[in-house]
Amino acid sequence: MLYLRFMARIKTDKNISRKDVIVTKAAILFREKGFKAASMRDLAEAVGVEAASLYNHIKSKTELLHELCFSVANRFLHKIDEIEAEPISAIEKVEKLLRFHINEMINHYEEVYVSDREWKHLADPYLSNFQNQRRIYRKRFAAIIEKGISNHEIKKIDAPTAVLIMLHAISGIESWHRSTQKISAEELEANMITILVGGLINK
Amino acid sequence: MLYLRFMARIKTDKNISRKDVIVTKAAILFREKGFKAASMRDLAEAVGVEAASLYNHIKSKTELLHELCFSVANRFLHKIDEIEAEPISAIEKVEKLLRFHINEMINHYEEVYVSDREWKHLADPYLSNFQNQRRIYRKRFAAIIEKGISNHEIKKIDAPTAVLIMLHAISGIESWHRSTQKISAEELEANMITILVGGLINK
DNA sequence: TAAAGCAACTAACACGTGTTAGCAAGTAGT
DNA sequence: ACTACTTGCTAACACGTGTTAGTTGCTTTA
Repeated sequence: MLYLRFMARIKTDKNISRKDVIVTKAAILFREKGFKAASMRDLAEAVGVEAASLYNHIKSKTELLHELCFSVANRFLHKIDEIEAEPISAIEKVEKLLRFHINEMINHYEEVYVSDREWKHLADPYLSNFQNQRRIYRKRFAAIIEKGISNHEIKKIDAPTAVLIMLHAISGIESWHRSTQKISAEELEANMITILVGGLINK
Repeated sequence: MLYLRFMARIKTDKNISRKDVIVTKAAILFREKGFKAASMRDLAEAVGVEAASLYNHIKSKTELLHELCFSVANRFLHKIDEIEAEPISAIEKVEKLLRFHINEMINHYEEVYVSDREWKHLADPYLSNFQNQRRIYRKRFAAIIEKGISNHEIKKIDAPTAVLIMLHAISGIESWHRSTQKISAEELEANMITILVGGLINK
């Protein structure tokens, strides 16, 4: 039998597996449409392949979500490990952590956004696992702020509330990404630090 | 023919139409699961009725989303109309607006949350309409802040960035709602105002 | 009590979904 | 050139979706 049809292939450089290509495209799609609304056929089209072909590289749609959520979560956990160990003031730790969050949100927009908004669609045991990590992370962040309060570096406020404000404020970078007339990334970072750290400092 | 089956009815008090009951339950469901993931059969169960019966009261699933999104948007637009007209300082205007946002998020959690997160699933022309209203609202908010900057009431910052931080920070009240050991609503409001307004004020 | 209208029901349709089976076509090693 | 492996394809399934048609039951009005 003679076939002359053209068979697409997912392009890859060295060190980038075809699976990575798929995961990356998935992040873009999940951000645009939301996890539920993005179909495997949409994803296949973005990758340049038929839907069924994706399953040579991944196990399921939710696996894509796991990968995205946990890779992001791990980056933040490693960073807070690092920062906690540094011999600097509480307010400096907060600032460092904020700058990391801001830069992650600027440079790895799609993944971070998806991890933040779409984790609800994870299935157990991944779901509980993710929620746990999240809870723990926030507690550690709050502990840094508490320390700053008892040092009188930081205003007397409810630390968990402060954490919640910081984290959500940063997720607002989403709007910056979409806006037509953006200020530069550096200016954005500087402005956010000014307002957020300025709101914490005790005079 | 003799039928003895029980036919459920949606309970209503005076002034609350059956449609209102449906819309309210829809808000809860859309928040929990997301618009796409929440099915009409889920909604029917929450209301205590079969899925098809809902269509005696509503036109479509998306109509529910329209109603939610625009009722919330209108409340905010009316409020900013009101505040703009008041003869008070810029920083007082910002504080009033923030307090309104915070209270809306506390007291009408489900609707506000859905309007904030799920508007992407609106269909044109509602979609463009909503986006426009949102854009305009933010510009008006930013204009108040700009005024405060030129008055030297507020730090020299990028006003649109400040707006973005404020609005997203407030959406963090979502986490407060879900947390097990909540501080009181009054404390929450006070803390948020302290941090956010504190971050704006010029010394 | 009869008539009219509202609000529920059952049944079903058309469609889009994630995923699998089985096979063809490329690629790499000998 | 032969073989083994990877990666693509087509076809199809089972299921869940929003929604409509047609009918029965309940409530209100005359």
